Amino acid sequence: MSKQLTKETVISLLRSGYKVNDELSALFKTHGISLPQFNVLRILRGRKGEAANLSTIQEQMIHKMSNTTRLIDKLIEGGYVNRFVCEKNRRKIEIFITKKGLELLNSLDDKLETKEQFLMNNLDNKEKEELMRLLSKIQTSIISENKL
Amino acid sequence: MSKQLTKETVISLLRSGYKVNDELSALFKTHGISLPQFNVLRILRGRKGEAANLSTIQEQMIHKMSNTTRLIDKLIEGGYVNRFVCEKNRRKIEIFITKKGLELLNSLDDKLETKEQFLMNNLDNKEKEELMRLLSKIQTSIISENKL
DNA sequence: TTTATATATTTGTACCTACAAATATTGTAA
DNA sequence: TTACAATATTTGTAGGTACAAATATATAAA
Repeated sequence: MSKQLTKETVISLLRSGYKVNDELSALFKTHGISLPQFNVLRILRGRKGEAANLSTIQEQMIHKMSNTTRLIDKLIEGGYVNRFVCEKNRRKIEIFITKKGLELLNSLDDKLETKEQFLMNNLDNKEKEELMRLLSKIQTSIISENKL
Repeated sequence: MSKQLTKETVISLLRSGYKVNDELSALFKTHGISLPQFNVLRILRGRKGEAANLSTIQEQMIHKMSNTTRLIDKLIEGGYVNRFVCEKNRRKIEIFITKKGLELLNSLDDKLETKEQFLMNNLDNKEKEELMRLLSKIQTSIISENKL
């Protein structure tokens, strides 16, 4: 039976996930934001000027969360994004990234890349591809949207 | 260059980690405890009657956390563990799992196993081993202690 | 038009967690 | 012994997150 192997694999995955999460969180923290906040900023930058409403942002987040309103409140406080009521559908809220938000992302790009290389340092390209293939089997339903 | 591949691999790992974490958390929540609390109970069960002090527990946790005291306070409130001052070294606190704690674990064993099988359903044994091998390359320094 | 239903976001609440400072105890050097 | 450093845990505080209920707006049915 492979029960034990299954257990060990689940634990490995948890450990590695926490480790990556913690390493990235620590990096973002030095710039005053959290990983989910960074994730939202990256989603907004990816839209190149187009607005995004809350539910769209939520769908694209790496870790979907139940309280995007307050997460974005913090980004507004920091001056990284603006919020407007959508005129076509006044239930919706449109979020835009500000110049300051873009500058924050720019200042993080290199550091993030360095951290990513560090985390994946022991894997060659073939191994990365194999890892992604195996993880996608777990993540079946979710397509990697490459927003971080 | 493999920067893009590296980025995508990091994101896959985060997504999968969150997914596994959320699935297990949801299971434990139906029994009134959190994943880290379950993890502590499992560590204690593994010691078969021997006490564990806080720092030992912390070292063995899947996700090391900064506030084990209050996590264990909750377990005491629930009657799942007991706390005693260590007589040999009165700085230390000894934690024991109670009968109620053991019963809770017993009632969760099968459900956890089912959930683990579900999460790893698309991987055969060879793939699980390969996944663990790749993850261990990321986790280099950390030895899987199989406590969950 | 009125009523009901669906959609989109916000708010109240309670818990979890990180971090640093505080406390308590032990070990060690003068 | 006294003073100082090291160890182990606890506490204060502030911020993050989940969940459900509340609010606001739009759509559809009667």
